[in-house]
Amino acid sequence: MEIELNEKQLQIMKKALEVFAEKGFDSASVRDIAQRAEVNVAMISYYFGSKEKLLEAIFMNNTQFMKNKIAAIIHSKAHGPFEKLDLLIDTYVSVIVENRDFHRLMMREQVLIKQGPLYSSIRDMKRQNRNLIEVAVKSGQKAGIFQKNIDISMLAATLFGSVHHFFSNYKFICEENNIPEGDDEAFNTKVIEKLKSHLKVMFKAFLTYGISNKK
Amino acid sequence: MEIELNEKQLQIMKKALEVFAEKGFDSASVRDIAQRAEVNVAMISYYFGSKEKLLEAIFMNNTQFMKNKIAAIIHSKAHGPFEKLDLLIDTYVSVIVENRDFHRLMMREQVLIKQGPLYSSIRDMKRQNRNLIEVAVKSGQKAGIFQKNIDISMLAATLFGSVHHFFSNYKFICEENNIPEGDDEAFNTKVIEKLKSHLKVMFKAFLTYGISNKK
DNA sequence: TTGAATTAAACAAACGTTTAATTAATTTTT
DNA sequence: AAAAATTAATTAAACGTTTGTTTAATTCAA
Repeated sequence: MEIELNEKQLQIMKKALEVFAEKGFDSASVRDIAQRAEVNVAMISYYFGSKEKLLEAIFMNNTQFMKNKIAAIIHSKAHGPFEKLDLLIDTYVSVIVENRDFHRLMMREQVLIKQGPLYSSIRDMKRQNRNLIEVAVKSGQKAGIFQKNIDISMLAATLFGSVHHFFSNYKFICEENNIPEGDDEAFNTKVIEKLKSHLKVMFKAFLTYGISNKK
Repeated sequence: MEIELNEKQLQIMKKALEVFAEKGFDSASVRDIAQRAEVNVAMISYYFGSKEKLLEAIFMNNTQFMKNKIAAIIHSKAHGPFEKLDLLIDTYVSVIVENRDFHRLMMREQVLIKQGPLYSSIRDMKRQNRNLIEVAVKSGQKAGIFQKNIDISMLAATLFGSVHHFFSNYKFICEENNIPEGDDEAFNTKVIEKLKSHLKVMFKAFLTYGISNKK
């Protein structure tokens, strides 16, 4: 299933991702992509077959990349349930931040993707993420420090939904926090870091709700 | 600012919203919309000026509707902070459920809307929602039952993000919960109701975190 | 010399919008 | 109240672009 990609193909995919994230798949024209990637329009059909298949290639590439990143957490030897949870939140948020363009594209287009390899790929990634949460929660429940009645789906919705919210509302949040748009560093330190600690605290509060606090 | 709309215009807007939500603004063609609304294509330009302005009309109509719904909460006489919070969550979720198509459309297109009346309209709605949370939280803090250090932006992200997650992942969630797609009743009772109570419990756990529990 | 890479041009299809003609409804005038 | 005049609603067709893709010729590399 591994497909080798030459430099030109990667260049097209990189620029295409930018344009797709910026304008959305449908509004992004192949001529625009070709121009930014500094290749002839015909090269897109030549290498990928079609605009649609170019999108598929980008999806396959990035979902695989993100899956690998997340999978690394599973095999890391985080000690207690709290550490597991913190690591999960930190990693997940960071992965999204590092792949902001792709994340935006995926979130935008996933509603319209109802079948095919793209759907399967996204679904697998979601399952993996969900399982990761489950592992962390169950380890805490076994240790007797997390409460028993936890709906993993709901917890996942809160985690992924909260993170996604900050990117789909990027401009609005920049306005509210007096951050100049495009200043990624300020956004990361002022917003993303706050988000991480918020999620950690909230999850702890929720998961230990009703359990005798031994702080 | 109130614009009177005749029956034909409302018919076009209704069907257009369906198509926009289904295919996205760019992929939805005016011919498709016209066909579903059973009018001639030219009627769209005739009544609204352009496809873009049709979108604007739909946005203005629905944001106003949703704003009014939410505003009603402010003036309701919910008693304690917990009741305020519960009412807020119930109402917000219900409003989204009842305007599913528009919510989907707005979430999808808002990333690309960076200025103009649409942006202002969406921003105002978000501000209003945010303020509503703030009122509920502050009333709890004054009563001494909520902890002091609460970041309203983060709480808003969690509420709106979680809710939105269930609609942008509609198909995935139906699969996981063995709900046939399109069975709105099953989705509402099995998923939406669970979401509501999950949010209520989680918010309570988080907001009272560290406060002596007098349950 | 063979095959891959690259190009400009052409392609048909679909797009949003406009036009000009016709029908329906409303208002004004007789 | 009937007729005439005016405005609004509706239509099919055409408009000019833009779209993704293909073709056929050419350049480049092995």
